[in-house]
Amino acid sequence: MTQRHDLGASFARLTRAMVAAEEPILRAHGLEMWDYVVLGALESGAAPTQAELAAAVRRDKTRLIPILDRLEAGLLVTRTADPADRRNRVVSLTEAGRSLVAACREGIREMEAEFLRSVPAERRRIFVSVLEELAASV
Amino acid sequence: MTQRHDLGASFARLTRAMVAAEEPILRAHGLEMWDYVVLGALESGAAPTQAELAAAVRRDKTRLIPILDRLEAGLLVTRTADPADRRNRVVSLTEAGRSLVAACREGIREMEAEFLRSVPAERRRIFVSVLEELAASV
DNA sequence: TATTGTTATACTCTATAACTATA
DNA sequence: TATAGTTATAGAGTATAACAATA
Repeated sequence: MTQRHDLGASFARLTRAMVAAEEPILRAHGLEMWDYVVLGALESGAAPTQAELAAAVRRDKTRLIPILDRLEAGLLVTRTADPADRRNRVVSLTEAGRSLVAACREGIREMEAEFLRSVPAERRRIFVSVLEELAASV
Repeated sequence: MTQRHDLGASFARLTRAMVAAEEPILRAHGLEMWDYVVLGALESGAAPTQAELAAAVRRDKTRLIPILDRLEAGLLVTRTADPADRRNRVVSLTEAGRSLVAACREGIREMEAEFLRSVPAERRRIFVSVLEELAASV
């Protein structure tokens, strides 16, 4: 661990590369990056409120609104008033939204497999595993 | 490699965490993030032109200028006209700049060691090694 | 005329503050 | 009065275009 770059520099570089590689895949499915992030956050279950959804994707709630407008117009999500408290809007994936995000993820997984291809299997396995661990810890 | 997050999402998350962790260290030394990036790029040798330095840190040349102004005012770098072509401005680290960037890196290395502490040594070694490999490939 | 560095302008992204509707 | 969502405004960050000096 003597002569290497800062972790932050390496992570930043790889983030840019992955974003650039994901963009054409998402665009082919008619999605922007944040659309995909939001759809992905909804996969595990509906968001009880938009504020919680915004927190889950680490964005401001005001910036979520045009994204949801776009997704709703494309019939990928629904916004329904919570009967218990009509101020809340429950955001859910539609079937179309669910299958679209799955298709995007599949394309991205293929791109990632190609990207990692030069790394021997065991090292790759460890790398991905530690990456998940660390990302979950922050 | 079945049930995991996209690489891009994990890298982005870790980038944010590292930037947040580096900022107080740099601030303690009176530097902003981009100051540190530029000083680091100059460590391996003077930049023959500002345009090349801008390309090395992957920023626009116009955005480099206020950074260099600040660093020059702080006596951390010098800008001298290239005698061979007086349009070029050669940017070099001063001794003060060199020792300051070294001090920052030391602080960042300590932070990183703490951050990686929970990962067993062999896995950590492989992770950092693959990370360097991949970052160098993009 | 072309190029380096600089300055000025426009554009995008993000955050903050007002507005509405429900409670 | 307080809160969820929305809209409007302001600020920061970034990119593009014009400018001055040198080749």
